[in-house]
Amino acid sequence: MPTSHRTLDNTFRALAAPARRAVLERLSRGPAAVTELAEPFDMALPSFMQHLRILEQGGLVRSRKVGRVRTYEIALPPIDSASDWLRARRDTWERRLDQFDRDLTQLPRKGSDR
Amino acid sequence: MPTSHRTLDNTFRALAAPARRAVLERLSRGPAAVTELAEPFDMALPSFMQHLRILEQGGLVRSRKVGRVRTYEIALPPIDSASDWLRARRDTWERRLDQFDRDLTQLPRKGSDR
DNA sequence: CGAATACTTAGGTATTGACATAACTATTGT
DNA sequence: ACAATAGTTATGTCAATACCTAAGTATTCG
Repeated sequence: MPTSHRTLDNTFRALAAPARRAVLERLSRGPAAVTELAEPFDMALPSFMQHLRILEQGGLVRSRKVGRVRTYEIALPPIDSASDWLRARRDTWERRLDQFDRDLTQLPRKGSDR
Repeated sequence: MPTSHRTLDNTFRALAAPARRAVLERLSRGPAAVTELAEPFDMALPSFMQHLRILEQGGLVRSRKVGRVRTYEIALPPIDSASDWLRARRDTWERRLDQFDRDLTQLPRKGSDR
């Protein structure tokens, strides 16, 4: 129970920033080195590399260093678990939602929110 | 471009914590009130409610207050965008990945990592 | 009405996240 | 050998998160 969550945590967390998703989109068009990946971002290199580290911790990318160049690639498995998880919930929810709507419309509906 | 990212940020971020995913799993079995949702967690109520707020910001749940009871339900749209995004990348990546493997096996492979 | 219930708000601490600058190591080009 | 290149490590700042306790507010029950 904890291990499975730990991975999902890191994966979802890695996805929760525009810069990191942008990196993934860039990498989906092919592998690239650090400097190349960093180029579109107005950010110091060390800061940018932190994003790469988070992506790597989330298992979304892998990297190899050859000479002085580290090349990043995409990794699929965590994507699968992440979207499997979403899909699983989604299926149940869909069925439940209209039931809930029915429940609610049977209440006094005092019109109070926030 | 920013709006779409903003939503995905909040959605993915909301998913990046075991407690919050647990709440979603609980809610996928039907709507529930705050106290009921909080019960399994060893956490002060105000702390727990912060998680609910984050889930709500991520658009993953909605709530209505009737009398003194606030009932939470699940919302689907963000789930869809989140898993659509994942699926879109996944498809491209899958195609790209084996290409990358081929590229790499053609390099000197200095066996350095980390 | 007074007590219990179901949240809410306020305020505080500690950890983590997102950046930055400065300085360093390892490789490669000349 | 020396300069340039490609990352990396070490720190530091500031804001946001994740918790907590204490003290409300609004509803409902007896």
